[in-house]
Amino acid sequence: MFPTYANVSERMAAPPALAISTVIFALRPSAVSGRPTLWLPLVKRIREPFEGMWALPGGPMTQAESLQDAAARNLRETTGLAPAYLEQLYAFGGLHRSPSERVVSIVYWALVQPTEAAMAQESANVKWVRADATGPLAFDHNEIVEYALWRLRNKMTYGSIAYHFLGEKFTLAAVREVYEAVLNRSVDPANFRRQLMTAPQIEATDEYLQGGKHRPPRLYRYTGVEAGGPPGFHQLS
Amino acid sequence: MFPTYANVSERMAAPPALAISTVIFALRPSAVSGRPTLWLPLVKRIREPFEGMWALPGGPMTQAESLQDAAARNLRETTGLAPAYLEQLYAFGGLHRSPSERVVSIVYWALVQPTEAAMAQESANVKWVRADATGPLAFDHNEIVEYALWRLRNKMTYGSIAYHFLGEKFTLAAVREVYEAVLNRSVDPANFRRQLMTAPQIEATDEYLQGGKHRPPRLYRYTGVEAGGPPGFHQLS
DNA sequence: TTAGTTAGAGTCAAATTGACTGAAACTAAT
DNA sequence: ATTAGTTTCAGTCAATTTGACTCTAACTAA
Repeated sequence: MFPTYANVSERMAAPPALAISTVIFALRPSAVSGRPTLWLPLVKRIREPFEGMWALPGGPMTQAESLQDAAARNLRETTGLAPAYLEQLYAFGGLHRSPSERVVSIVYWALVQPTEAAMAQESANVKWVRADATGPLAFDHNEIVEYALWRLRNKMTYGSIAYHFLGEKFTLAAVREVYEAVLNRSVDPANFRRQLMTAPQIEATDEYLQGGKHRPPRLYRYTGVEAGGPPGFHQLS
Repeated sequence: MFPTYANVSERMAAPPALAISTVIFALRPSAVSGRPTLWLPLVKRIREPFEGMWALPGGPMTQAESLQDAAARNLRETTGLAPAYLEQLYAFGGLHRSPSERVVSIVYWALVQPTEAAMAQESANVKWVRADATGPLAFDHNEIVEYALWRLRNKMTYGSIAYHFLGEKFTLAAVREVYEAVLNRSVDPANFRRQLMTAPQIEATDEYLQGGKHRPPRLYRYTGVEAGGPPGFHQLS
């Protein structure tokens, strides 16, 4: 029933290799409009298959850590990021994802805050691209990004992940910009404000964001905790 | 970056074993009230670890099939079921899920229709239990069932999976009973009807369910298709 | 001082929701 | 044949929520 392999002969000839990858989302100001848009970092493959192509950060599973830990560690090693939000996306196990060997990839998705996102510097092997225009990627990574985007939008309309894009204190306009960037449509500021204010998890601080060009907006704080989710899933940071 | 193992020495000493399990939900009339409640089938473990305990149906991954196919095949082999709905739930990869070896389990969840559910006969090695009272299970399967229940309830309030519990044609009262069983609270029949009628994916047939004790209800049909979801995810049946 | 822009409060009609009523259709018991 | 009981299904009504919009306060830059 369950694989308890009393002896080696019972095991299948060549078990699928296990890998971990991550789709990392961050908001960055658009080059054209200046408004924040969704971006993600890619790394360049340095060996076959798909050598020279861009791909999601990832690597093989190692023995001594949970899936979540493996994702977090690999992320730190490949991009230097320690995201505030890291959740399992999906296990991809199609037969021909990799041309050579059978690989099952457990893919996580992460949200990082703007201050952190700045830490993943561009280099010859790391570049940031707009989430809706990644260009052709290695393996089935285009499909994976597509699905991650769909999940992000889904969870945004429903839940409360928007705040993981932001720092501890934020303006209501910043939250609205997250919504607008992810859902890709404009939101009425007054109505959006009204909705947030009725949500009990938004707490007003007595601080205001100074240094802007216009009336200084009040800063707020998110006090809610993610409900439900898989066992062993804990918020980092 | 990605596991392409040019030579064996590069591979880690003992890669985690890969397994597939499934949480199968079906509605069955409660022994006490007669109203439908959520049940799921368990299989008895016939070897260590946890020999003699009840567990979710599952087995090791074999080489030549996708994860989805592996789940469907294993389900057919262990319980005889071919569910109308089969979706990936989560990949569980804690370090100590199995006492002997490191096992990563990719768990699917399924909804089966009452006619099909009757096919999975109880036997010495298969029993059906109420989803909210499974008793102690092998491995971390209690946590898995818990999480599957959470996901089912979540998706029910939002999406349109309720119909996968039912046959092609159904009464509105049957849909309501699905909601009541899964969400575990009563729903106002008139208001529920009104909501369903405004949904464009519900199509009225000109047939009525005869043989009941009271006014015969009209039969309806679900014409919607699941939107979004991971790539390579297709409805069976 | 004035023009321009954002923050934030408030208005109003339309749409949705929750609680409820009542007639119609059927069965089973009298 | 009549009646009681139960379910389907249409409809009412007040409360709440939503979308579109206005208006004033607060600030900066010209």
